[in-house]
Amino acid sequence: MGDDVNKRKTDRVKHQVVKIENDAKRQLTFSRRRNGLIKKAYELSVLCNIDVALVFHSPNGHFSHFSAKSRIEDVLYRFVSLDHDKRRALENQEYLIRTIDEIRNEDDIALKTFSPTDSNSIAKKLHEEIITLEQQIQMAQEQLSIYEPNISYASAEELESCEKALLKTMIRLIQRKNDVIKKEQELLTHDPRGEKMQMDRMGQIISEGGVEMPSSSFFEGLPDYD
Amino acid sequence: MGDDVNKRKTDRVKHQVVKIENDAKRQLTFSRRRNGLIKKAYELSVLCNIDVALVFHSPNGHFSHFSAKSRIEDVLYRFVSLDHDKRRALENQEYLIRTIDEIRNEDDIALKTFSPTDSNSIAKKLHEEIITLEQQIQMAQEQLSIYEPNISYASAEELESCEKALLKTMIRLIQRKNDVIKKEQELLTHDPRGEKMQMDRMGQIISEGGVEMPSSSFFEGLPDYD
DNA sequence: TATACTATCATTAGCAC
DNA sequence: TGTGCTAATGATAGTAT
Repeated sequence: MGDDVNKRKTDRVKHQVVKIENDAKRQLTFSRRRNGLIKKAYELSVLCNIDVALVFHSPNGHFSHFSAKSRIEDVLYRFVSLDHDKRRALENQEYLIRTIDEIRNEDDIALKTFSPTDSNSIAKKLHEEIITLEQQIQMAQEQLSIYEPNISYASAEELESCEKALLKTMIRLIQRKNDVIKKEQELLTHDPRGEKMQMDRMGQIISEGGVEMPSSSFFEGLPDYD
Repeated sequence: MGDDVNKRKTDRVKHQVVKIENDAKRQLTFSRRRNGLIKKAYELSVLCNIDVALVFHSPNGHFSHFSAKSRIEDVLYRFVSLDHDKRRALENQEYLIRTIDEIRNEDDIALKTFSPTDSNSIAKKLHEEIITLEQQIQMAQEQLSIYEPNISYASAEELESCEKALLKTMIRLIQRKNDVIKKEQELLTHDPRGEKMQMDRMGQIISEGGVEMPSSSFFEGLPDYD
C-alpha cells in the first residue's frame, strides 16, 4: 500500500490494441494470448456443448489450429458446406469442400486401418490397456449407480482428480507418439530408402510467406509463429 | 459491508467447466462467451498481426463464424492447402500437452490433499486403475525404446489411435463426472427424495436472431446458437 | 523459448430489464 | 434475446529465471 519500496517497479498496464512492434514482445504475447484463447474456446465448447474450431496464421506462414469436441476438419466441412443463404458465399467453397472432405476420409481410413490384431505391435498393448481401463471404468460406473442417492461432494472432487490423472496419462502417450514421429522423420531424412513417404510432406512451401514449415515441428517449444 | 440487506444475494461463483444444462443459462453464457472469444481473437489479430478464423457449431446445426485480418475463406483456404501430415501432426497436441501439464501440477496437489485411504470411496478404485494404467504405459514405453531404431510408420498411426481411444475414455469419465456433479447439485438444492432430474427443459428450440456487436464492424450478423 | 510470480486489468455469473 | 450492474474469478504484462 504505502510502502512503495517493495512494490514492483512495473506491472501490467492497460494496453492499446495496436500492433506490438517489438518482435520478442509480440511473440510472447502471441504465445500467451493464443493459449488463453484456446482455453476459452475449450471452455465454451464444454459449457455450451459447441463445436469450435480456431485457425491461426502468422504472416510468415506459420500456423496453428485448435478444435474442441469434433475434429477440425468436420467443423470446417460443416461450415463450408452450408447453404449460401445461410452465410455469405465463400469464394473457394468448391475447393474447400472437396479438400476438407478428402481430409476427413483420410482420417477415417487411418482410424479404421489401425488393426488391434497386429501382434508384433507395441501399440496393441497400449490399446489393450485402454480397453481394460474402459472396462474398469464401466464397472465403476455400475458401482457408482448403486451409490448415486448418497453421493458425497468428495466424489466429484475425486472424479476430477481421476480425470486429471487420465489426462496426464494421455499426455504421456502423446509425447511418446511425438517421439516416435520425430524418430521416423529422422529415419526418413537420413535414409533414402524410406519406403513410406516420399510424398511431399517434406519441404512444402506455404503460400503467403513462402516460408517452410519447421520440419520436425513437434514441439520442442512451439515453433509456430514467426 | 455491514448492510447485508442491500448486498447481492448471489454473485459470480466459481464455475466448473461442465456443460450447463439449463437452456436459458447455457444460451446466455454462449452468447457472452462467444463475444468474449471474438473480442480476444480480434485483439490477438491486431496485437500480433495474425490471421484468425473461428467457427462455431451448435448441436442443432446453427453456426457462426468470425475472422480477423483476412476473410475467413482465405484463412481456411490456406489451412486446407497445407500438407495433410503436417497439419495433422500439429492437431491440438500442443494445447493438450500444455494444459495437461498444468493440470498435472494441480493434480499432484489434489491427490495429496485427498486421502487415498478413504476406503468407501469409489474414486479410489478409479485412481488405482489409473495408476496401474500409467505403470503399464510406462512399461510399454520402455519396451518401445528397445525398438526405437526400427520403428515403423504404423507405430505412430497406432499410437495416434490409442491417443484417440484414451481421449474417448476421458470423455466418458468427464461425462460421468458431470452426472455426479449434477446429482450432487440436486441433492444439495432439493429434497434427497427427488431422485430424478426434471427433464422438462429439453427440446426447446431457440429461434435465431442476428445481433450486431455494438462497437465494431467485424461482426456482421452473428446467427446465434440453437 | 517457456515458466513463475504478482499487481493490475479484463471477463463474466447472477440478477433484473 | 441482449443489456446494465457488480463482485468475484480469470487473464496477463512486466520481470527474472
